[in-house]
Amino acid sequence: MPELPDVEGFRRYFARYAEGRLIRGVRARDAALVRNTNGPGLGRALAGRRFEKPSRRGKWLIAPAEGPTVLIHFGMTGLLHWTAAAGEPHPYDRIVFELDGGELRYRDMRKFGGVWLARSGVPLEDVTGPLGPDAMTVDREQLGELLSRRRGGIKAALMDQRLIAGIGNLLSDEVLWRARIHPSRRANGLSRRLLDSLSRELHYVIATSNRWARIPAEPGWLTGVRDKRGARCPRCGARLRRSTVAGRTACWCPRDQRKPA
DNA sequence: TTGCATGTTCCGGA
DNA sequence: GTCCGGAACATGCA
Repeated sequence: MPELPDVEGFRRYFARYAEGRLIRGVRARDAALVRNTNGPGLGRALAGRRFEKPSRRGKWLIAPAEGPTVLIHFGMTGLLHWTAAAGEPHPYDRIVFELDGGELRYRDMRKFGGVWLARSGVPLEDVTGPLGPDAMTVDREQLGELLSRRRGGIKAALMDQRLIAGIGNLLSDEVLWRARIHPSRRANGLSRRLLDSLSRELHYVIATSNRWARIPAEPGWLTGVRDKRGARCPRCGARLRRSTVAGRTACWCPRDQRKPA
């Protein structure tokens, strides 16, 4: 699930249930998902503090706690679950934040994500690695500037977190489909018109998806049909094409998204 | 049983 | 340095 809109949803969820609450302790049910310290270390760093207002950068959820900061990356299958009653955790609840009034649980079936700790004064980029500007705030001019430095494919460029943060496989395909750009076109070869379109569709898709806390699998969206057998373009009805681009399964419309020779 | 899955990282080769 | 493909990570599902 987790691309920018999903993490934006987790940010709101965190703010709703965890912001302002006192942290009593942390249970690392799977210690391996505490990535840069250990369970007890995370607990010691946080106990007695309160979670503050969370933010997001790309696919990272950033939760400061009066000095230290918790950073969560959701990998492929991560999510947050709040419970006011202390019941038996779900088998995939890997890390449990015991808060005043309930528990916030980090759940992750495939365990590609995890929780990191940035101690007071440590730059967050030490944890996240270099990240480009957040995709939600990149304007047309900045987008053109970033892409102009890339000779490789447009899909690979959009998904490179060091260039632009927050875009993954589904989001890149959805945006490129709307902008009618073939996923393996050169990033720095787009016309002004296509760049305008790409920027416009990027912001439309992100703004709309953020409200859903996911890319809507609704009529008129590529994401709604991309994984069906024999899927057709919601716009023109052509049979959609699937193939590996930039290491991921890309989906595009061969009629609307032509690749120049 | 096999292939595939919305993420990142590392490695080798062009 | 750049870019790409492939493998690895862990687990479930069609």
